[in-house]
Amino acid sequence: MKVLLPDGSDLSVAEGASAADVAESIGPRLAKAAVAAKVGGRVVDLNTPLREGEQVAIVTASSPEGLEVIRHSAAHVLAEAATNLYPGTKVAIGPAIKDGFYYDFEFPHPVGDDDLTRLNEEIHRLLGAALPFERREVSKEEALELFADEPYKLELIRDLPADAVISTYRQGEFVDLCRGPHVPHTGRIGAVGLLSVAGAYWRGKSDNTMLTRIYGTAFPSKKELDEYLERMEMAKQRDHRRLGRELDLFSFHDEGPGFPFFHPKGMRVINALLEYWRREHRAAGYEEIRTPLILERSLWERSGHWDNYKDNMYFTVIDDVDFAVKPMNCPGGTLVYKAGRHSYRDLPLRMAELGQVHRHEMSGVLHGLFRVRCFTQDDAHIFCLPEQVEDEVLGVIDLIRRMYNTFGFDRVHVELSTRPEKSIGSDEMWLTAENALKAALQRAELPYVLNPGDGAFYGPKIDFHIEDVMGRTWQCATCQLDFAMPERLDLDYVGKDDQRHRPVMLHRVVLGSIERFLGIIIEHYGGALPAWLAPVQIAVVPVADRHAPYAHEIKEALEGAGLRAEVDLRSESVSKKIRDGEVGKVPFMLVVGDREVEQRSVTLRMRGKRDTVSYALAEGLALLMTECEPPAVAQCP
RNA sequence: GCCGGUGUAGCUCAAUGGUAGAGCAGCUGAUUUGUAAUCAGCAGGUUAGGGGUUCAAGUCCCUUCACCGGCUCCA
Repeated sequence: MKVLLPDGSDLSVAEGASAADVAESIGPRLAKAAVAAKVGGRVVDLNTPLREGEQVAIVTASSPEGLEVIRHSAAHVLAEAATNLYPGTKVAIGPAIKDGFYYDFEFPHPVGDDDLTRLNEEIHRLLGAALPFERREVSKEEALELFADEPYKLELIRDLPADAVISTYRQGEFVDLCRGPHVPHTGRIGAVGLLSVAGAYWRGKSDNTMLTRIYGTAFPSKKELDEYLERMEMAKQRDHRRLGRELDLFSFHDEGPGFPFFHPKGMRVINALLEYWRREHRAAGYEEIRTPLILERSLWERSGHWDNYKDNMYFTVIDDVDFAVKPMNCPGGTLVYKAGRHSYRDLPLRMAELGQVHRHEMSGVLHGLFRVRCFTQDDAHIFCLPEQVEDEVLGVIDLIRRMYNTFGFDRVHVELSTRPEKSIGSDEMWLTAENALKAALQRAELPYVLNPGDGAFYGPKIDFHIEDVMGRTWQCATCQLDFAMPERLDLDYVGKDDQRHRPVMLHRVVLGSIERFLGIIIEHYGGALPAWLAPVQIAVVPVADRHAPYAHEIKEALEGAGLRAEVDLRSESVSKKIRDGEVGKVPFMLVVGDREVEQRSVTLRMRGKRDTVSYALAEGLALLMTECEPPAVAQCP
């Protein structure tokens, strides 16, 4: 019979031949690298019998599909190792994930990091044994009997339809309920490494038992595995918690878990960031407001926060009245709106607020600046007429994209979330709102993913996910339409008809949380912030004490121009000062000695570069001013 | 909140149940240096807090707190 190859040619093979035979006849090297096959677009076991005229492609371990197959197979081997070493272990599920795989177990006793070594050794023994993976298809009854001792598998089987084709895979002594596909034998998996042990709820529900999850990864070769581990080590060096301490930007203390303390250098970065933020917002037609941190309970009851979020709020009692620390800025923002009367002519009204909010996050979720209990939202509320929504959303999208580009976040994933089951407002309102968001996205020529039913109860929203240099994604910006708040807090404007109408309220953040965004850019830049954000932009290094006056003169000239400069007067060698400047990620260093004093020049060294360039003083200062200039702000349309 | 792990000097780490130590950072002095670490000296600790076992606890047990890896959560 004949089968079709990916290049369009056909190949004659024996009746009942498998993809393994196809690989063999193409070449022994391919046969050795093969881990699975793609038949008619589906990835299947290599030994699946082929039918006449089928399209066949060999999947090797280095392809994305192949990687998934070896990782999923590695998960099975981990499960075999675990049941071998710890009899009585119950197995749950073990899928391949983005960077590897995991398997969830219920162990008869606690299993910790030390056990990873033992499990790793057992896995390597099993890989060396080249155990074949054998697929078997069984009925539901048979499956229930086969996994009688495995409560988690039984639960999965019971949820399958009665006539489902249930497959099992056996390698060595271990049989698992599994859809497949798998590699032909454990020798094809390549290199496996276990990474960490963690807890995870059965089926992801916090009411269920907590299982022990073991994370690992697999690569076609030891070399690729080692490279991966090295990348992880590099990422650890970029951890903003480490860099924040090393660069003296911020700290955390036992006296305030989850509450960051910003040091002078950290505040320099934040202030530079906020200056840029304010210029962008002014240019985009926003006014800035500020509202109190603590407001009366009644406001939170009217806004709906009391009922929905009081478990995450902080409270206090003043003169026998309950107050709450704000977890969001919007109720305060609406009070500013209500302080005046508004005509349709005044709208849209764009009110921005760098609002500090407090949320009592659960203790286990805190993580450096990424998840804190006190943070600053770069919030804004836009009050507008229904027919202005589309233009306003487009304006927000433009602002977000412009600001993200500044940080090199040019790969943005956008999600549009629509009406959830539990929601308020009329069908017509939702339809209009969703269409306005879609139209704005279309006009912005932004591709997006639809998340049906994932919107807030009060309105649909657009979320923006940015991707950093390490390929991780972060949800930062969001733009939400709100029908509820204007209603609940009785906002109005006077229309052309001299009647009172409800304005539409739009919530949006661009950076999300200033604290978290700082953490993201610290890791994104590996601590080497662009010059306009660097806490110290220029370090002036006098060669000897006698050059100090000239060094000071330069520093003062730079500071006079609004730059952040320091003179390193320590009695250390030039080399040492340069080293400290490099370690401290200072973008520019000026070494001044006899030559510079005499010629009234500066010798400039740029961060991370060995070569230096000499400039006349005025020329050097002008260059630094340009280099440290904050990003340009686009003009208001 | 849940599972597992870790808490020793500012940081990175040592110390069989038996006298708490090193490097870096800091301070003092010497040195006056030309592009990634000059030398010497000094100081630095209720071993996270509390309780227990023991002749003796940084080390073993209990507990509280914080942190780390995850899970759930993130309006």
